[in-house]
Amino acid sequence: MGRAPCCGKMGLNKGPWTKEEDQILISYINENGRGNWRALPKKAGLLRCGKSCRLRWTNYLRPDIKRGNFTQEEEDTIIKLHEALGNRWSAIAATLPGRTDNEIKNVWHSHLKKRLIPQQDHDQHHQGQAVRKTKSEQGTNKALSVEKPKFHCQDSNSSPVKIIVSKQERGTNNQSSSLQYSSSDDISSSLSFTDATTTTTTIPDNPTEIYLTNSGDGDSVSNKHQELDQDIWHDVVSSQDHSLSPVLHRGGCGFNPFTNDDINFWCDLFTRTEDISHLLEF
DNA sequence: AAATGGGGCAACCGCGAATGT
DNA sequence: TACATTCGCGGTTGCCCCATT
Repeated sequence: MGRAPCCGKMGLNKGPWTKEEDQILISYINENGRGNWRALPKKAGLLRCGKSCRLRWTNYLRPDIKRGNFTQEEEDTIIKLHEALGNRWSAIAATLPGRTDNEIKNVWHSHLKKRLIPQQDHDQHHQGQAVRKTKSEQGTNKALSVEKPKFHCQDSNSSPVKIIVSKQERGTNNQSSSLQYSSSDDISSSLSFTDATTTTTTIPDNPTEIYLTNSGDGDSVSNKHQELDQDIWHDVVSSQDHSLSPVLHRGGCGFNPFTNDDINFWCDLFTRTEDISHLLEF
């Protein structure tokens, strides 16, 4: 649907924030919480649009913002996650407490990307990989956002993958759920569980793909293959380490879509015992 | 000392998703 | 179910600072 026309309104301040404006915003949020961003500037007495307030708060004024240069560890994490997730800055930021997506994006473009260029040139020379196209070359910027990593199982002898599923208190949604996995293109096994369950399972047969889905009303399970055919699954996360590397598909289906809370919930509780758990902390 | 160019970063813009009615 | 509203993300812009000429 349409955009909120907040920023186009006349008479609102734009550009850099003054100390006075910062103080008003901080005081208001400290006293009243964040609430409705659109209504916030009016209530707080700021001549800013809600969007500008939200950005200022999340990127600069939040008390838990970490200042200063990025550590080597943080930079390494960004590089690693960017390789796995692409330009999903918010997902990367979620793994670095105190760092914002905007900050990470800036660091990437100003420092880290350059550092990788020699290595990428080297790789492309040896592997014949296509050079990533620029935005103008792609036509629209959405071409990047629908790009999904494809999994190719390169190690057919990898050991079984241990999955721990522990379901916790989750607010108002009481649907049961299922974990399904395949060793080929077909769904071969599944594990169903309901609220308040903790389950540990070892998935045999070198799985290539894992699906996590709501199954409360049956729709998502009965229509699983159709959904896969229609490619409506989103947010594919792949491990960089191909020696233990099914693709994890998370997300909902057309009949029974996951909400943001659902996705966050699943990502919190769904972890592999080894390397890729750090990829799922968002 | 002045001009200039580039880097870094805060902020804006446009869009789609999520949520509300 | 349809539409309106709000939120959050990612791409982009533009200003400021600093090094270089």
